[in-house]
Amino acid sequence: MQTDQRKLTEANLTVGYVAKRSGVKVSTLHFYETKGLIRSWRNSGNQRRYKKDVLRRIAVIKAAQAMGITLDEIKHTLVTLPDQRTPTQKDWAALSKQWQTQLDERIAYMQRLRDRVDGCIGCGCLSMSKCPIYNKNDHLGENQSGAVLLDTSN
Amino acid sequence: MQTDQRKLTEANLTVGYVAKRSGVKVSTLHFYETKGLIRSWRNSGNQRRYKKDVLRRIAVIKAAQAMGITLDEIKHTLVTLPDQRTPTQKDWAALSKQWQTQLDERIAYMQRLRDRVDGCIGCGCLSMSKCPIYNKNDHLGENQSGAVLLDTSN
DNA sequence: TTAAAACCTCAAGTTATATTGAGGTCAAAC
DNA sequence: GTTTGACCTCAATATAACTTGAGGTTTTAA
Repeated sequence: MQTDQRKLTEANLTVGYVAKRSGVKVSTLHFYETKGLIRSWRNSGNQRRYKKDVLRRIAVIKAAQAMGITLDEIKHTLVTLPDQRTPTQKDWAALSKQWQTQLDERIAYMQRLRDRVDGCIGCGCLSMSKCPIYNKNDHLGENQSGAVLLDTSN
Repeated sequence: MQTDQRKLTEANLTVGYVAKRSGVKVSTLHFYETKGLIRSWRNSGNQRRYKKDVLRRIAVIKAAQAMGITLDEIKHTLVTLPDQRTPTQKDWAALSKQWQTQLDERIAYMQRLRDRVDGCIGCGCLSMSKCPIYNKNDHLGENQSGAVLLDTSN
């Protein structure tokens, strides 16, 4: 029965089909594979074949990217998925939990930005050391240079 | 008096000084100049000199980048600043207004993501056509391919 | 006055995230 | 059975946003 179950649940999807269903290009699937984000096996003629769950994997990758998570980070999270069996709903939920925090931080930062940007850009306070815009604690923006006070009085 | 005022307010900042005060590298200042984001004039020895307001300009560029705005978009917004006179506080405020909307949208999208990502990734709904993750109306993520329903039932 | 520090230009390199193309093979339909 | 579409690999190109380096000039300070 385990065998029958597998026959039913693990389709042999071609790369073209996966591309069409997921909305990403074939070349992107190749690319993701070289990056270790998805997997396939080959048929007798060396063509890629995929399990059905690759579709969800791709959807998750896209969702994570939309959250601003890099492919490298996504990869690190995806490897926490079970290797031997097809991931369950619980597995996926655990994944999303890992990203939830990042997303919360990102939103909080955006809100700080929004709350301050108006006054901040408009007023004279736009300083590298004091302005909340520069005092973020997440990965958005790469200003980790020793903050310097801008004297923007003019 | 107008002349005196200008003498006082328009310093002749060197590129090294601007770099140090703004926290960006000299090469970045060169780069921004080629991109039309900042301006300078040259002294007799062909070295760049800047007006003081370049510091605020750079701070604004950095803030906008942190909001996820590209240099191209930033440039388009910056050209709305007055060309002949040094921008006033009002000018800067008008700028930030333009970005406020984008930022609001971005936050809203992030929140939709946060509200749904848990259930969405965990459950079976993660579909390209129905999932709120894919039905965003801002520039985050580039999935404008004709959305396709993913059958992720497994 | 001379040596070091700061500056100049221009080309090439870097990282992330893909996309495109060339040249060739495999599979499905008529 | 042959043609057409799908697939293969590998190298090159694309874009954004910078950075690095080489080779040469200007400014500053002792």
